[in-house]
Amino acid sequence: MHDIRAIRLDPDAYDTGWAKRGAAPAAAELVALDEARRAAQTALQQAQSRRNEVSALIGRARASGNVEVAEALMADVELLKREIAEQTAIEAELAERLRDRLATLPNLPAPDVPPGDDETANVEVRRWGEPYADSPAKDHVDLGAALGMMDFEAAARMSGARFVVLRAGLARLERALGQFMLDVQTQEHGYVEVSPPLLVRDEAVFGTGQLPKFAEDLFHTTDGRWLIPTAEVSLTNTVAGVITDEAALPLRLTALTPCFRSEAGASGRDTRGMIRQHQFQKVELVSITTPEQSGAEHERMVECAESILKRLELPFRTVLLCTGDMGFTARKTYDLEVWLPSQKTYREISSCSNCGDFQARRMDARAKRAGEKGARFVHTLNGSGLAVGRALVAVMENYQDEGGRIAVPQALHPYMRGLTRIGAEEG
RNA sequence: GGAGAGGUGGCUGAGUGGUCGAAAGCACCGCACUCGAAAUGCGGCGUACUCGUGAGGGUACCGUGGGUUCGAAUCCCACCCUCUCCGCCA
Repeated sequence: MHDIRAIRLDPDAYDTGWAKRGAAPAAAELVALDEARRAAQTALQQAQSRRNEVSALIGRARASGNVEVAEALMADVELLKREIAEQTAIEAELAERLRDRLATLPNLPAPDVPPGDDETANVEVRRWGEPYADSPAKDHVDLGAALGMMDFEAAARMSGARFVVLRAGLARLERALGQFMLDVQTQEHGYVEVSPPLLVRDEAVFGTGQLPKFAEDLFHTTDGRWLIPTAEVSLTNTVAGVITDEAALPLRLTALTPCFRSEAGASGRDTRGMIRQHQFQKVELVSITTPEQSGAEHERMVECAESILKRLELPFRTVLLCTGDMGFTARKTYDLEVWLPSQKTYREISSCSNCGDFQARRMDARAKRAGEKGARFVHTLNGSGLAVGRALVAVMENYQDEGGRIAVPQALHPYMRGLTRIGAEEG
């Protein structure tokens, strides 16, 4: 959500920013709406002011027993009442239109985001690890089926497409990955572990920007709540409506949760395997910072995510998304892409975004220095640290041997109760 | 799920139709007293929007949204949340 006063001050900057993301100019329309709204508000307030004056007079006339004067004044107010009703309606209508319009406009890209229309214009900023050129490259679906531990058919029977049943070693490996990631982020990177709600209200999902535009990507419950598509929603909303003490910032929060996505727009894409599921586990990282801190925090967050891939010894590259490839709420985004031997390509496994004050404005999350006046909107950042489902795919494919068994990465050994190779002789 | 109580400023807490943006206390800031501090005294001290070059003015906000009324923190309705008791339950 953007500040209408900032748009009023420099409409061109906003139109230029939106253009970079392929969005149509909107500033002129917004400014006109706002002008009309303010005019209506002023008219309304003047009418209210007059009504308040007359009402006070009525009170005084009554008190002094002057009934006739009071009656006459009450008649006068009738006209004002009508005017107030009219102006209230006009003002409310304009305010709602302005709000609705503002709510659907994407964040502006940061100045250092490369221009471009789609992922082909993204910029690789670094690469880590070397893909083995001649290693076996069965994909995780074949590997999992051969192991008897990954069952898409059973999942389809009970839940439909885009679900999976994991068993035995793979189920344990998934759990190990989640625990490992959470431990690293909490014990080494200072994130506070959070166990948040998975079902949230409209306002929460509006706050992080999935509503109103992307409702069809979410699951909606019969009692009107939403299943979180990412713990970003729950974690970021912990500061919704709150004024935090600036001294407490940055706030670093993490959670391992299931995520639920309807994948409405993705029919036909990644239909095979675990890459794109309706339900998956993810360790999410969220930082709440001052405006001054967010840039450095963003870089730090990317490194926190990268460290997981390094510890798992999975080859990856870090990509700076171009203006056209960023999500709705982001002003700058890095993606981490992990090497998948079966596809001979890098696939997204983490996305780290600095949202500036875009989400904070939507959810009214502010901070101020103790004892000082004036609260400012905080900056919010979120990133995957990492997507567990995709990490499982990456481990399986990168750690497979000719026999279709999966070596357990060294970093996960403490979490596997002695199991170092999946598909050997364990059960 | 049933029954009841309640949601007021940073906190505690008064206020049941008019001059209440809201008493009082605490906290905080300034001034006075003091060598300094404490105590004491005096004054100040919410947020948002809006009008105005400015000084300053106006409007709204007492959980949220509606309604009644010339006028609502106060009356009515719905919803949200908290607490207590009962029931159910991992």
